[in-house]
Amino acid sequence: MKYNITQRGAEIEIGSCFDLKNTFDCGQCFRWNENPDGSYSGIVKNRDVRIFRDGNCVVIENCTNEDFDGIWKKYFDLDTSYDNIRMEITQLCPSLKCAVDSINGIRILNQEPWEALCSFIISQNNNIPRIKGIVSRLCEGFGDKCGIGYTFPSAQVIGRLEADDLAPLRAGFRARYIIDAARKVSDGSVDLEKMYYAPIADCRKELMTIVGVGAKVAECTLLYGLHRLEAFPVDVWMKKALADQFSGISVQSLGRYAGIAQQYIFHYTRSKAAAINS
DNA sequence: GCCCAGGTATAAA
DNA sequence: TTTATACATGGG
Repeated sequence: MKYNITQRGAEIEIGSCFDLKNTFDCGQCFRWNENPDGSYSGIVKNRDVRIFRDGNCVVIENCTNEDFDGIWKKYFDLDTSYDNIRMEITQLCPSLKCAVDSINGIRILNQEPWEALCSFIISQNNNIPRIKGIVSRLCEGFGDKCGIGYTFPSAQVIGRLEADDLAPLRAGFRARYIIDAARKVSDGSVDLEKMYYAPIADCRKELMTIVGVGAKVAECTLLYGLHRLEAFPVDVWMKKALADQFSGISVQSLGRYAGIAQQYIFHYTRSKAAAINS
């Protein structure tokens, strides 16, 4: 991956391997918003940035060399070739080619573990616009000022609150889930840091000790918050119609990219469904 | 108004 | 172990 740090920021020569819309609006994150000009604004850690496409490049505005190495390279997983992953998945399961081709340029973001966990607790039985609203109110209410927005509040800060304190979020029944997660994370009974390397099954089990965290939220946390690309929502996969036309594919045959493969499949089946409805 | 949202806890079969 | 239902809220 080639890049230059210029006056306007980090210019990454990444071609078709990074599609902003498919990456930011696919449901893996809830803190990036599209601007009228097609650029996206978001807050990661305590950095408030704008990012846009310019020809063959993706530009991270006002990005220094230090931030590029320290934050963005990891966040956007720039050392990983998603073209190679797509090829590998296609080789493992040729029948997935249509799914892999259906949404190009999607990258799995390396979000912060607690933010991902909290976001996906909020996401249950919910829709994306509303999830974004609740997350946004959570940050405004309990995060720190950061540029034009707010940082994501820590588990320690949220853990000291009661469910009633979250009433302004209008998160409904999820409020007490958020509090339980925050307390378990901040007192160490759920150790997110360890989940970068611990066996997936163990991580999954530990996450599911949190009230309101089931198989789906656990897998999403692992995939999007800890970058465990092999994490795969087995229960959901088996039960839902998602598997209909790919029912012959075993999780094992997808190898260490099972989680990403499932992304492609999800978007493929969803776009098919949308086509039928229209 | 009505249906539903990349779910999960809970109770009952 | 599997299946049905409630859950808070608001977008479409």
